[in-house]
Amino acid sequence: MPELPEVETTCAGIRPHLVGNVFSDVQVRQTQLRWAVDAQLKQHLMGLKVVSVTRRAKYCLLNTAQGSVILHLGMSGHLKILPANTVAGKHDHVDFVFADQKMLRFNDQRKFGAVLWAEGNPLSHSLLKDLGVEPLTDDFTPHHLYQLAQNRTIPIKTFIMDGHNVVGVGNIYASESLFMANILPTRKAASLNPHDCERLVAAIKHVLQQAIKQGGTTLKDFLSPAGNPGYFSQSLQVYGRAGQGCYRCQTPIQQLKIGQRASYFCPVCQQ
DNA sequence: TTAATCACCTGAGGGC
DNA sequence: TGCCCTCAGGTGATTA
Repeated sequence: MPELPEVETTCAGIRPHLVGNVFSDVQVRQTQLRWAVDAQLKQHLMGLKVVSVTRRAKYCLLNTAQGSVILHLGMSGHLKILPANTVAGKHDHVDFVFADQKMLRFNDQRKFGAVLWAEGNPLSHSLLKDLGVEPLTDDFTPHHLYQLAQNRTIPIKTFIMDGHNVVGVGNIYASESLFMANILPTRKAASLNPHDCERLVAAIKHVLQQAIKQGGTTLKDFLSPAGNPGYFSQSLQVYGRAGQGCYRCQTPIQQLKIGQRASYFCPVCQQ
């Protein structure tokens, strides 16, 4: 579920409720997530004020003066703002309760997500310090992508999904961006010329921006903190459309496993 | 150093 | 109806 647009939507949804608010309680029901939840999490947070809610890659950061809570939604996680003391359901693993009696609830069916505490600057955390550029900043340029792709023999789809190159591009948006840029997902990264990189960078930025505008993509289980689905799924051009006609040329969309991930493309439009 | 594969967990959906 | 199998949006660790 959560790629960059979904995490951005989630951060925007919880930000107004949390900034300026003070942690008054933390309840951890399930410590065994992707990484074990810090047993001292409550002690770290009690009495601290949230000064900002930011995003780095697919991580949502609750920043305080002492450090940050790093939240990752994995494949099935989501965050909800609820009244404190709302009865917990299945897969409701962590509750952050605030002084105004609101609660941020972390729910994750598959437990691939993470709730971590980072002392000091979260960007120095081992998970975040080696990440690539943010795709929606001016740092993500065609020249940057072209330079990174030199001598890389992996498929371009795998390349743009690697967070060390560019962050936030997951399986859905990788397929969509490559379709928009007319580039076959199986092409080796190093085979892209500067003009290809120009189209691909523009496509990634466009697809992500459109998805954020529409509240992300809901395929199965993504809901914003307010409980709303994302509507970008209605704009998908190739993802999940195997066998159906390409919207441009009517050729059946093909599906292929690339890097063990389902990939969708038009064999005529994409070269 | 790079590329490919594995593992983590749960539930939906299809086939029998 | 129930059992079994496959698959799924992420990503760090391990292996070659």
